[in-house]
Amino acid sequence: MKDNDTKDKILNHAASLLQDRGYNGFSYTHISECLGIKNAAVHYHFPTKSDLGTAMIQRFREQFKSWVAHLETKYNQQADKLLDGFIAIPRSYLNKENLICPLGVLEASFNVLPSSMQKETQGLGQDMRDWLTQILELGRQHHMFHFVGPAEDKALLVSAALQGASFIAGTKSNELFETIVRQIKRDLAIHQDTSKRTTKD
Amino acid sequence: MKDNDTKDKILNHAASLLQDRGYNGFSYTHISECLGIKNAAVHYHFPTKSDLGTAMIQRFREQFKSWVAHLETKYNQQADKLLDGFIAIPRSYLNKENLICPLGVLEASFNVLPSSMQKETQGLGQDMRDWLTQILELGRQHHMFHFVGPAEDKALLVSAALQGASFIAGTKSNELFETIVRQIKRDLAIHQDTSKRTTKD
DNA sequence: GTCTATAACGTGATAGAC
DNA sequence: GTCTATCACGTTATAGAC
Repeated sequence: MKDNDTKDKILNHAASLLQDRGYNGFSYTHISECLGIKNAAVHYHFPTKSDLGTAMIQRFREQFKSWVAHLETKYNQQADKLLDGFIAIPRSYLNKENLICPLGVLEASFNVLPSSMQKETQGLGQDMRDWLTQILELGRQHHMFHFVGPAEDKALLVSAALQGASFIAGTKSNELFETIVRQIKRDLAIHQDTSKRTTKD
Repeated sequence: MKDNDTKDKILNHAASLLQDRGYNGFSYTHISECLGIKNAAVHYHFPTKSDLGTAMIQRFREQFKSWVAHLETKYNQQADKLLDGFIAIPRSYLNKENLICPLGVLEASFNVLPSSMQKETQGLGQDMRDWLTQILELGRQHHMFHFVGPAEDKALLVSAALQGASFIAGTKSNELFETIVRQIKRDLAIHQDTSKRTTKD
């Protein structure tokens, strides 16, 4: 078995555990039991939990970068498709195994993270909000989205809402995530009724 | 010393620890050391951590109820003031001791909570979103707020955004919380420019 | 109402064999 | 690369004295 196979498996299981239970909610033993090895074997690949945690976030950042590259190739300049691609990240976690977006989990226990993990968490958050800012600005310029204020502020709001949506969905029903997504899109729509609309689209 | 004095002190410190470090991030020893007593004394008041946790959330719910009653007396039917009162809850936590809103912390580790805490967490979330729904519907009827779609959906979005805002602020700067609040209010404002506005209000 | 003492367990981590 | 064995520590929790 190649080194990277086990190392990758460890990262995969650790990521699932993190997104399910939080950073303080899983241990090396949890991971090793999933893989049918002993916890000492996990320490061989990642000497400390901080090493493991930092590697996990770095991998999340790489995965995000790849996803962005993929989307930009496939949906060049199509702001609505790009936004859907952004929203697909937390949605796919929720639908696959009821996991919540890693960024949210990490931010939730930010104060108890080792500093190298704090740094990577800040970086991941910045990466995601920066890209969302670009999408929103693009959509506004192309008259696909309507909103007032700086695109940066709107991106901050939307990303905060998606994070919160993951959490709320986890406590009740994944349908609540979709409800919030629908509202985000309604708020971004160009043609807004001035009359009151209290029924669903 | 009356029973309730120590019991209240325990709940106060436990709440701060929870909002700072998450449910799995503090122990009975943390609490007892804050109070200058031994951890066994904490067990006298709350036999298990689940008992303590459940009592904490029940108290959050009572505090929220009181706050709502206070606001409704002071700002009867003034939707904008009531919304400010709602937003003041997470804001005051952030500004006082860099704490995050208890609901968000609890939702973030929902899967590892004892079931009695899960039930209370769901209740607290429902309480808050229900009241926000009322405020938004009232504001729309009084032509103070503009938004499309059901008030319930908009309330879900705003509460998710405020939760996320607390988290993001905790990783960077409390100013980000205010940025998100400004954007929420821009999006609710009646008179929206159709022209692009990229500068701050 | 708080204490000392301690049990029982899980966790992060290391040493050294295979 | 994984194992057994073990350590030091923190945690939840209990028994029983004061």
